[in-house]
Amino acid sequence: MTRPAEPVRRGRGRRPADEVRREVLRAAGKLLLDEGMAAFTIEKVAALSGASRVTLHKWWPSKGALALDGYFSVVAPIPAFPDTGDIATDLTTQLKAWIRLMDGTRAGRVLLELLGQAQTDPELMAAYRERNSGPRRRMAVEALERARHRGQLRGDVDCEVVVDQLWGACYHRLLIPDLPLTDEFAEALVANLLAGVGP
Amino acid sequence: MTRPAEPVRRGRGRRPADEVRREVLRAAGKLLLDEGMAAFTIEKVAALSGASRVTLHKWWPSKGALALDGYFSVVAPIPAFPDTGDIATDLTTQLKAWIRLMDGTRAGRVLLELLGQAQTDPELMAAYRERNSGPRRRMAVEALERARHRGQLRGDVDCEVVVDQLWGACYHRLLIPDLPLTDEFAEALVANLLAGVGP
Amino acid sequence: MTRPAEPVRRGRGRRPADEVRREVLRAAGKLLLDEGMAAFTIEKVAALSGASRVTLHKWWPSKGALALDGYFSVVAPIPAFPDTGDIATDLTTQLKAWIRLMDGTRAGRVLLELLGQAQTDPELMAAYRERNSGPRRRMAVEALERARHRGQLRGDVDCEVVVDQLWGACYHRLLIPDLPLTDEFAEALVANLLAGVGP
Amino acid sequence: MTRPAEPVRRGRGRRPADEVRREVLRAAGKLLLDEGMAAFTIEKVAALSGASRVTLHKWWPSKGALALDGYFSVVAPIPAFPDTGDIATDLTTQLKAWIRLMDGTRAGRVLLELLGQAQTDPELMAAYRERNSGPRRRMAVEALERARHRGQLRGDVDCEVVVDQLWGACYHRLLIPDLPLTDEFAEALVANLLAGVGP
DNA sequence: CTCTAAACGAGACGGTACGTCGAGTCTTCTA
DNA sequence: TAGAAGACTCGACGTACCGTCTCGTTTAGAG
Repeated sequence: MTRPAEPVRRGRGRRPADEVRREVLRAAGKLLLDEGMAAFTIEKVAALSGASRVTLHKWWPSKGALALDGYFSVVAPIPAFPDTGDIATDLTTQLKAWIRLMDGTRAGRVLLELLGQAQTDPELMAAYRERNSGPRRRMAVEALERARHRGQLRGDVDCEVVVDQLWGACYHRLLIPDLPLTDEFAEALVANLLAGVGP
Repeated sequence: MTRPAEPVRRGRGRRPADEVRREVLRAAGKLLLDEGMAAFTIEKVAALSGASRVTLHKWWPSKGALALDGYFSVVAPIPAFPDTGDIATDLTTQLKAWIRLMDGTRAGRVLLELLGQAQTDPELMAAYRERNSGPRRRMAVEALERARHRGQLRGDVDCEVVVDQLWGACYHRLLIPDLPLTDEFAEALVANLLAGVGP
Repeated sequence: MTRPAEPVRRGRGRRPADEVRREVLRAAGKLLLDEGMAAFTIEKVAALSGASRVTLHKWWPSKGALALDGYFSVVAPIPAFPDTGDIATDLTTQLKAWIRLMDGTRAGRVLLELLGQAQTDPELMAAYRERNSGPRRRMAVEALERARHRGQLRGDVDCEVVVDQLWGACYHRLLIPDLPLTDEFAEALVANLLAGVGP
Repeated sequence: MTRPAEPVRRGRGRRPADEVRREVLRAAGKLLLDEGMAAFTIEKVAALSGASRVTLHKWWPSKGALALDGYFSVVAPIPAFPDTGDIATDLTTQLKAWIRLMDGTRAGRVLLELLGQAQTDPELMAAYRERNSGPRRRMAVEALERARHRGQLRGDVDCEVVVDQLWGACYHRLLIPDLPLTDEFAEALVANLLAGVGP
């Protein structure tokens, strides 16, 4: 049994740079998942990791950058998009998995908090897009375009828009929790969009 | 010509409560629109409005609450939903207007920053939902249900989901600016959803 | 029996300004006398006094200013010059007393360290002159001028120069301890100067 | 035309020890005269000289030691005491020259700052005495003793005390600039002491 | 019309965090 | 193998903002 947040103390001289980096990222990720972005502090990361504040400032330009790096050092990478040949199934599967991640785990909540901070922190926004939203969007768009070539979508459809109408809808319910985010919601999203809601 | 951010100085004694409130809200709103949420500080609002920090803490429980109150004291109220009888037209009109507000004005940017802060501030989130997203969603849902009763939407459609697939898609592009937010985007959203993107 | 360096903890709100000032000065003086100017730190004074660093920065513009204020809050004020009617006696008495203070006590050592710091800190120098060297010089000069009027010194003597040749000589041995500072030294200073060292 | 404080960059490997020493001292002296002791930093000396901080720490035990070494590598050595046969003339000449050095040049100011630092740095004090005050005092004492043997001073005079009453008086006015340091002051010092100030 | 209670401002204070600087230490690499 | 490069910890500094507290003042409302 290890004590959870024991502040590390250590001698002065140099340590291997990436050993330090690794410990800092672990500490940052842990702090983020344990206490959320509101309580995430450079000072606490330093204390937890045994690194000095100066070192953190050296390697990470801002609090947001450190948080995001810490996040991705602790959380599993983005899973590949399934491809069963049926776009409706694949979209529903992927949406449900994503919902489970975002709505059901600490990591999901934290990711939304990071996105929130990114609204007032351009560097964090850039990093968020590059490391999270970008790849996800790309994978979804590619799957949709494959489906279009297979004739499962109309030829004139803008797949980027479709992504916004699926994942954006989920983001909506995550960021503004007026309504719950369920599997049925995911299914309705896909159904609405493929068949249309018109008469 | 008045100097823009002149710090107010005033005598000591008691002043009418709502005069104080009014001036504080004006100052808060102005500061918010001028410098954004990142630079929004209780201290600055106090200095700008001539009120004391204690008074602000008394009337507003948190920075977020004050910011949101200030925001709505300065920004125009939510406009009513048009009703021409054609739901496609009405949705497109309303979406375009909203896009113009959110993507084209300082106020829109600030609202997104507030939503961002709300991810780590439950009170702010509650206020945001009550004063902004809630009414908007309600109005859109009502318009959609009217359309459904008119037979312009299928009878089994969940209008709440449709709202997510329209406004949520826009929020998506606002909060994660991977792609631009254009009038064509609004039109595509409505078209996709009404006619479906399937073959 | 009071524990010596117990760090004080206290609630948040305001305390009477001069209560804080008093405690800070006591702590500063104590720290100065206990550990000397080299170990004198704003941080330590804050911890020792229970005040916050911010408060110290508010009231004292620099470390030197705080140190000097702390010094004089702990050390006895400058004693008056004796006046027996015989200038030789009075000078010797006063010099010996001063030597005893400067060379025999912690306070004297500290005062020299302050003067040392003042060589690279103009504000500290100004304060030192105003609160220590100035009054001492003035009192000595006045005693000498009284003696001149009594005919105990030649009429054309510049008393300021005489002060430098007495106290300055002592400062010399204090600041550059090549040779010891004894009562005989004080007597020799007065004798040399009154009778001359020429043949 | 060379820029004055250009930081040197150089490859990694070893360089001859005394080449390093020489460059370090030059850089230290230059920095000291250019910016004074308050801005004198091991870090800056390293950057300026192209040596590593470790090397500096290896050769010089403290900042003060480095500063003093740097000082004497740049400033002219102590001039010999004149000996015209007339002690009054020689003393006055020497005092005036010293005053000109100490009060009129950057080097003099820096020397006083070093003496100031020496009040809280015993190693620096030891070095200062050995390399500056000691030789000066010795030369002056020897000149005075020659004069005493020539009969120009009374036989029972302690020449060390006389030195304190001349140079110490000047130090007094240098270290505590209450009054200016002029040629007339130097003349008065000698006159007072040789003829006495008594009636 | 007076008196009092409530609210306000001014200002100060402790606390947390930030970003920076310089010192001293340690390791790795190079000439 | 001595020196350089570079990274790291540590202690301290000065600043910003927060939330709290006291004090003196002013006004609204009760008597």
